[in-house]
Amino acid sequence: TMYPYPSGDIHIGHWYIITPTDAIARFHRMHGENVFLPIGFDAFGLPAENAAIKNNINPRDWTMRNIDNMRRQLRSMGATFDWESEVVTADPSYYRWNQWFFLQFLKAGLAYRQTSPVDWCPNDGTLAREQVEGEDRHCWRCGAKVEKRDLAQWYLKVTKYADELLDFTGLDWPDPIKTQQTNWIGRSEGGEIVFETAPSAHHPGGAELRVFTTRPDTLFGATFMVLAPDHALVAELTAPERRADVEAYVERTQSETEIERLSTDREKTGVPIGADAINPVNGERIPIFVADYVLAGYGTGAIMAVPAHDERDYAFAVKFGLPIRRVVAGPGEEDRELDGAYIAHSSGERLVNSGTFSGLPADEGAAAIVTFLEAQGKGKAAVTYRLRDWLISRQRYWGTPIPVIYCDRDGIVPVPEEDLPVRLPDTVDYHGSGENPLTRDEAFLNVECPACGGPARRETDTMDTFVDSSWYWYRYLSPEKAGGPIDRQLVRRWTPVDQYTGGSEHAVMHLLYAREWTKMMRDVDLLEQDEPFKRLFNQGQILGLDGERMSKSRGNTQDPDELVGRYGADTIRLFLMFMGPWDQGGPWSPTGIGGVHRFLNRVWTLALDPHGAEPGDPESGRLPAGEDAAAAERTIRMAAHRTLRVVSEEYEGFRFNTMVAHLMELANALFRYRGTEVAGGGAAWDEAIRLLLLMLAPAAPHITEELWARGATARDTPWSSIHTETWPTVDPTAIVDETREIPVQINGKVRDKVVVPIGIDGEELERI
RNA sequence: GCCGAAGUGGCGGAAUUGGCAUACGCGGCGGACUUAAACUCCGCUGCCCGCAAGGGCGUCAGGGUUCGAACCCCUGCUUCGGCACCA
Repeated sequence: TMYPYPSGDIHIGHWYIITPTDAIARFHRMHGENVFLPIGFDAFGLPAENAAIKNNINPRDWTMRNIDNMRRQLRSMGATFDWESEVVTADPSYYRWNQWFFLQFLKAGLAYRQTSPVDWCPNDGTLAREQVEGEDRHCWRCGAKVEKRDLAQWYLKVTKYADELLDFTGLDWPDPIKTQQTNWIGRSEGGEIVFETAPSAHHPGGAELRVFTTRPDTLFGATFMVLAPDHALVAELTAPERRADVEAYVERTQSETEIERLSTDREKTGVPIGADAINPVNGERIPIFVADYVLAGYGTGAIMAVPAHDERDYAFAVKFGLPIRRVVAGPGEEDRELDGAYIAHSSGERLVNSGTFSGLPADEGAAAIVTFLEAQGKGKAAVTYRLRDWLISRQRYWGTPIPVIYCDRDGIVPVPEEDLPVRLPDTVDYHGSGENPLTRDEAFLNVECPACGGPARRETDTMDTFVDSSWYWYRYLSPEKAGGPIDRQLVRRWTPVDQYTGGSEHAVMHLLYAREWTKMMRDVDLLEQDEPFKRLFNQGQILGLDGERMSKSRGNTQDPDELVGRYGADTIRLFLMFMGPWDQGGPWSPTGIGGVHRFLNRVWTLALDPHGAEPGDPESGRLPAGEDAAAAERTIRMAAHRTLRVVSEEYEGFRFNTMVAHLMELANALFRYRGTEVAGGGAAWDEAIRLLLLMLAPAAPHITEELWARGATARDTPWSSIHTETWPTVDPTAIVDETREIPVQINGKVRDKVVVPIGIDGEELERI
């Protein structure tokens, strides 16, 4: 299961995630499998720093104290974690390998430093693209508005894996996650087309302007061109008389926050730069604009605008009075007036107004135009992705220091491997602000250049904490290993992870980074596998009563310690599994805990007091009417073995809510025979109790162990743990009935029911 | 706007290669036990008509396919999650 962030207190949501995971592990152990169920702590990150600033302590002390408390709480729930394999990412014995990996990636050209406009949160500094959320572009952590800043930052070259990441072959992952990742990677096929600038008074012309389009078939409909405000050629191409306007526009778009840009309701803005481009397919001159609806970071940062067939271009053309020329039309539509961009793709569309290409079906036309351009050296088929390289620099203290040194003479110098780890200083002085204290820690900053021995300065940025979580499951296998990050032998044997569980909120963050990191490790020859997690299950999330995510700051958390004190861990475990499908989650409500608690009490009664009678039930202690002892035993055996069959499948398929329901049904069925001659000592009864306890053991480990032990004592047999028992097998002879009730439907409505012998053929059944 | 998931009693939810709708639990009602209460146990509990037997309606809405639809198809509505001018 995904390791937790040590926020200090475990709330009921953690239990919701972890309890079924433990039940799964126990279930598989009972099948004789060698199960590894590790846990660790995602111990770097911002909350520790905020708490440290507030209380004037070291983030390490805050974090380690929290981890201690969480260890205690996790143990109280009876989860069978392998504590000897625990990983704490803030420990130098872990994060030194983040640094080591970074150096390997640097050598392999998978890590690089670049200055470019980056997403910047006023509280958290730089963010990866995945960490900017929502229409208003806020920080995933603190919710503050994210701005753009030009900064030199470290990146991992994950775009290299774009196509490979789209391939989920062999992965048993939920479709929504695969869809989200696929959309995030955003592969678009189309063409790159080279326009040239036209000669003019201020410019000789001939400069190449590349555009990317998914619709090469609409090339004849391009009536203007748009550059992103920060496109490299804007300054060069702008006519002198347009310069003031263009510069003012560019400046405005850069100073405006995204919020302000969006507040104008996406009304298109832009200005002409006083230059033209030449359409390579027909030599037509079209005017060039700058407009902020074209993004510098996608494609080539420039587009050919085809207002007849693109909504945004249409809006822009209408606003600026630019020509709109239809070049694709369905049958009989050629002359119809356009009242908006025509995009719908019906069959039978053909190119019109497209020179020699007119008359071709649209898809053939696109291919023909690309082929034509290719022959002229004016274009080619091209693929573009939305995925960006992973920006890992963070202006934070509480993270892994990036192991490079800046020297005036030698430039960027990697820290030699033998000098790792670059340790975080133990004493930290925030001066009461959120600014990275490493930037003014002279002892940390000043260092000898490893190349020339002269004075140099350390990098003060630390790594995104998602780096920590991108390989921790490999480290679980050898957390103490000193000579390298992983034990390849063990990694080969135990990974990829057979079953991973965690929330879907990590769809395009952790779950994508982990795949990318695995592929990078493979490419620097550290792994022989392509994917980290074979099977993934997304549990839902428990929300507060207010429907919001549970968090201390919202004050809507439910403390599990109190519930455990009142009902015991098993009741809470079972209740969380019984609430509903595990992938669904939902608002927390303790309503119904009593029902689960009663169920466990009934199991207790069945196991320890089978001969007792119910004063409240006049039928208590008597066999059901018309049933003799032999029939009763058959009924009991059938109930137990049928339950076993379905419960086994439900554990396997993570359908814990119905699993608990079926165990309740069995307990109810047995209760009807309590106090009768077949209860307590009868072979069928004793077997049923045994099966009930075994089936319940993975979910409610404490009470079943106790009842198992008492049973052994009562029979005067030596004690052994229920948790070392083997999962029972279904007796096929126990579950076959001699008759079966069949509903009789007339016109689909049930009109009668008949009891027929099992095994008759269809003809006989129809006759009856 | 685009992508994805989902709409079933008073509530959480069962039922999927299309075949007894509402399993299991909560809540509610009635009863047993008790001097009494709590605990526990037993029974009833979708809506409407009917004394009853029984009948009609019913899985977001409206159509369709089928002997038969919660389930498949079409149209629409609502809720939740993700994305956000991606050319």
